[in-house]
Amino acid sequence: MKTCKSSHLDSGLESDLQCRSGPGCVVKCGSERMENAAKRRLAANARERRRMQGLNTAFDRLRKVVPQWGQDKKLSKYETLQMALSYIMALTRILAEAERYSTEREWINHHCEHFHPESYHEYMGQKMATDSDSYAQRIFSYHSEHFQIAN
DNA sequence: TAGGCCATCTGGTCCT
DNA sequence: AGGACCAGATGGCCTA
Repeated sequence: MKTCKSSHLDSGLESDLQCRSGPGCVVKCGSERMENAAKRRLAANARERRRMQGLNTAFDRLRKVVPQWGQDKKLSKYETLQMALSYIMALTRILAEAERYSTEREWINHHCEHFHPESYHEYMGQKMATDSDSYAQRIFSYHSEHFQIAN
């Protein structure tokens, strides 16, 4: 694990050593203050750790609902965000397309099964293996090696 | 071994 | 004052 760097805890605190109890307690109160500062710093570290863990949990949940195209390797955070962006845009496009179909049922039969979270892996297993006539490839344009940085 | 990715620590800033 | 959020620094792990 990481080494604990404590030099910061010593800096900037000396000017705070005087207290209302008089000069006699400079050392005592000074060390108390430093102790409190150290405690606050540790508490802040713990909060930050929890915050980042929450963020990572959110990334994991996002990974679960975003296509991985049969990649065995876990998507990085950056890749996950890019994939989510492409996925949302693809779904938006599909919804827009739906308006051009005469009946909802016809449209659903034609499209929806391919993008159901539970079915896309199976779908990709069947379709990507043959690498021909891929509906998803037409609709969904994400390729991990071809990111575009959105500005 | 270099480069990518990540976790953690830290200090600064903003908000309540 | 204290918490949330952020970005920079640092070091560990993994892979090509």
